[in-house]
Amino acid sequence: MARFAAVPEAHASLASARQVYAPGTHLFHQGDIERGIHKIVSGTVTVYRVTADGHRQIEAFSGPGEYVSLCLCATSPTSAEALSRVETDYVSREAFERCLLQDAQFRQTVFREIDKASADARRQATLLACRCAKERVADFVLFLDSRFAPKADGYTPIRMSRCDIADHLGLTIETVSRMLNQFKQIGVIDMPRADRFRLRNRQYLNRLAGQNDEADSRPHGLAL
Amino acid sequence: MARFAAVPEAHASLASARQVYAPGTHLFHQGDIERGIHKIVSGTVTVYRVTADGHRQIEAFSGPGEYVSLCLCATSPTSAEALSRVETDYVSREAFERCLLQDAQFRQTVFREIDKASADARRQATLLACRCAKERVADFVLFLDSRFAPKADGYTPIRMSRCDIADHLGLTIETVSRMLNQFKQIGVIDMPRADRFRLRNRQYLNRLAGQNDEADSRPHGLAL
DNA sequence: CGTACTCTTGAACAATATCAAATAAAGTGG
DNA sequence: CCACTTTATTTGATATTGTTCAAGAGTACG
Repeated sequence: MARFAAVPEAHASLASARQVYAPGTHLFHQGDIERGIHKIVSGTVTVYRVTADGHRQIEAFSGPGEYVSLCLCATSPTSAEALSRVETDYVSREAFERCLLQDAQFRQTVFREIDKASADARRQATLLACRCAKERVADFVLFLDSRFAPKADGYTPIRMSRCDIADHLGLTIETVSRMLNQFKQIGVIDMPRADRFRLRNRQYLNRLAGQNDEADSRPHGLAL
Repeated sequence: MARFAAVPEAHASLASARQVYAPGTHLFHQGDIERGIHKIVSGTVTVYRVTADGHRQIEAFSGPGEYVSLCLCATSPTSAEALSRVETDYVSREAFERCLLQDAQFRQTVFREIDKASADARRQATLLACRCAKERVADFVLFLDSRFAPKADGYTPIRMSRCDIADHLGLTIETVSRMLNQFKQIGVIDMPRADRFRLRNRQYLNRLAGQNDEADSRPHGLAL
């Protein structure tokens, strides 16, 4: 968990500063103006928005290597909260825009990242539009399995609360809990505690989630 | 179905060709490789994907001035079908990529369009995650009202079928029909036929749809 | 230990889907 | 232009899914 600083930056013209956030603290808030860009070095960040009627929608659980809510509009459409201790490389808005103009390689990276964010959002929309509760939770379990390395005990940690999961999948905490425990019941996952699990039947979940979608997205060597 | 050539282009380096599609024909299909870029000149295009289990999700109803399913991956994640007679300016993949490298202004435009597509997808995900059937349909009616000019008789045409609407909103045709007729019943819309309507109480729909979200997105003069 | 959470579980309820007609609109061939 | 067929939409009845409400069971923390 502990990380050491070091490693300046790939892009010479991009002056970034390492920042550290304690669990539960915010990297930025919805509506912040001229906010800069965070790239996660370690830890997990919850990216969410709150709608006018008070619903919280979690758009993503972002991890190391990912940009947090990367978009062109300077005013943040989302809030970002550290789920664990989080380190980021932070670039001010000004430096970000300057670099976007000057550094072709950086521009390309950002371009692709935004494209990826767009694809992710569409994938999420499809999940919400076409899949039932069990399928959504199956998809989420597979996401956790692929993104979070198992700990020493062999179990993958579930760092977010049931409420976080529910707000991400468009369900209630009760439904999320029921589906997870149903998977546990039938032996698809091994979940000795609410905050960790291990896959026992990946194929079953794959079949539910329909892992086949979005098989394309070849990045192709566009130099920009 | 028939095609005519003609009409050069705003960007000198971007050689586009005018294309025409008859209602019901496809501009391209999901999985097409190295597909080029369409910008709609006139008409309406349905952008959709079909999931592994056969569900169709309509991602967008795009109109004049919009790019159709603009993204960086060369292999199309979606299909696009003309809902009416459609004219587009088409650019081959090759020309598109060349232009992206050479023309800074074009690059900026594409950059912003992809960012916008991303924001739209997130908005759709929020709609699907947080709103009930009535609210989704209210939102859709407002969308129709804002995007499709009323005809000579003062009524806004509903060009898509109930099935198209359902597949866009993650509902069934019966539910869409019921909600629309409920709005008609209580005098919120005037819908003499299934394929046209007129708003009678916009405020009611605004309140349902929560039109307040996404009030930001100031484009700000980034030159790229 | 005891207090405060979060998670789980059960039961009743509500929203939406599904199934089944009925109606309306749009084509089609005479 | 008129019957007839076909398709889309509306409406009703019922089933299902997921939510809501209400306890109960773990777990964390002082």
